[in-house]
Amino acid sequence: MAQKPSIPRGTRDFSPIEVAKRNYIFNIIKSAFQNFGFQPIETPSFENLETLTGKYGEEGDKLIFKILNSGDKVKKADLKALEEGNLARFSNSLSEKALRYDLTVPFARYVVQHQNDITFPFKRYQIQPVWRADRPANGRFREFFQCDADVVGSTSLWQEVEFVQLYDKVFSNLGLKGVTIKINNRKILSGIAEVIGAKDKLIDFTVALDKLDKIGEDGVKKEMLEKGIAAEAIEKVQPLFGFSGNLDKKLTQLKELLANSEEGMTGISELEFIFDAIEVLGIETATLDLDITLARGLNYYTGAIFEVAAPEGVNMGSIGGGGRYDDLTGIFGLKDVSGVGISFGLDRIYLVLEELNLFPETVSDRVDVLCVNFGEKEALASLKLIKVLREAGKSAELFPDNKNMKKQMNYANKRDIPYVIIIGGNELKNNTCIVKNMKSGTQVEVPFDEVLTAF
RNA sequence: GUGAUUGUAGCUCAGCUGGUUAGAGCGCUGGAUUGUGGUUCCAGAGGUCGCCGGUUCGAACCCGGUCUUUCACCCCA
Repeated sequence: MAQKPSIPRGTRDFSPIEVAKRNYIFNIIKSAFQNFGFQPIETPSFENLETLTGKYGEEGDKLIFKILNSGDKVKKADLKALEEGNLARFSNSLSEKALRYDLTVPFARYVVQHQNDITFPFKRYQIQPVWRADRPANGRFREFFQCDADVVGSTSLWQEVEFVQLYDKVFSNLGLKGVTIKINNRKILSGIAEVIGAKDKLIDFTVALDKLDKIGEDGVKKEMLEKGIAAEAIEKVQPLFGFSGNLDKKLTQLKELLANSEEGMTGISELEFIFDAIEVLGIETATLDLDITLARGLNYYTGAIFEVAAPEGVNMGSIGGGGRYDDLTGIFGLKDVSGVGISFGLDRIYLVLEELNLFPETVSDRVDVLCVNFGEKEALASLKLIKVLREAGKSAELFPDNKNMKKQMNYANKRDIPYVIIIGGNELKNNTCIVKNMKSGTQVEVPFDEVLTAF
């Protein structure tokens, strides 16, 4: 009994044209990475489970795809944990491996494991799929590609500056205008929490603040209260809600608020450094913006935080993110190695380019030339011609079967092949071929060895 | 993970308060046209109505479960 085939939810097949378009994006990102001096690495699809757990917060851990133990290892199942209702421990006892959740943690593991072979600072890029056991939605998949560039082994802020340039470069090369590179700094968020006396509530505080544009000022205040942040403390951050104006104005306001926080002031000066440098260096198509509510990845970011928003009017979550993390390799035993990096969300960038119709027409899965097949002698002559065309850099193919011409023309038409070459008995006799332009419908007969002049 | 939502031909969708044989457009196949596609005309194929169960004389339609789609939370690329 044939069962209806399907693929798991949140995964996709890619057709030839889709692959061509994805490769177009990959190539632009990859060449920008190389242009900026990054070197590629690759890591396994799956890691030891313990390498991944505990790195993404409690919520993140739930979204890790675990690989079920097989063979004798199933005997390790902790049935007692199941009886006791400890599902997390039970499921961990069934699994020792898991699909990678992002590229940053495997990279940290890589750095620690290969520290003696690496010359620091190490600039690496990595373009590979990652998996998340999330509920799929628009622009959210359970298997998707990340394109990461990171530097480890230097605390220099010039790198943050370069990453802003890198973002701008890639989106400019993609022809995607109007993206906003949002930047914030963990130290500023931390400083604010300190100033209002809610340092122990940093995460709750920032998560609530992050929702400002979604649930509004009142919503944020309400959530902060619910999380146990004192009303007086919330009163102190009132200036944040009226946060507006140009960059200088924002920074001035921030400086006032954070005057008594050393950490906060450090964060501000880091931001100023980046903004000043970018102002001198210039930026092509993106907009760099300070977004004080930006609070992603707080589990490990320690300095700069980046997020890239699609152009206004496009309904899509962030299409890139990143930041500075001072302690990531510390988890794997290598102290005092600072890292900073950014990521591009390939699949979401694809959806944005598609929606805005920004894929160039040259991106296609087309073959340049099709030779019609009229029989053995004609096919052999066609293949000689095809050899010449291929050597000249044109993709060409012979229709494999001697079917009637209508079928072969129809095939060329459906495949959107721009040129058809016809070599039948007459042409064979005259040592010529007919080159037909499928778009205009016109055709010319040229001598066999002058075929290239017909294009 | 919580709350909604979607599913009918390859695709986009009709299908009345539950009533006989489930329709259309596009696409597909063949022909008009055995050396010329994209236009036109003619003919044809193709459906366990997502899946499992229940109610009913009778279910695409009502009920339950499940999978899938989309949306809002949560989180994120």
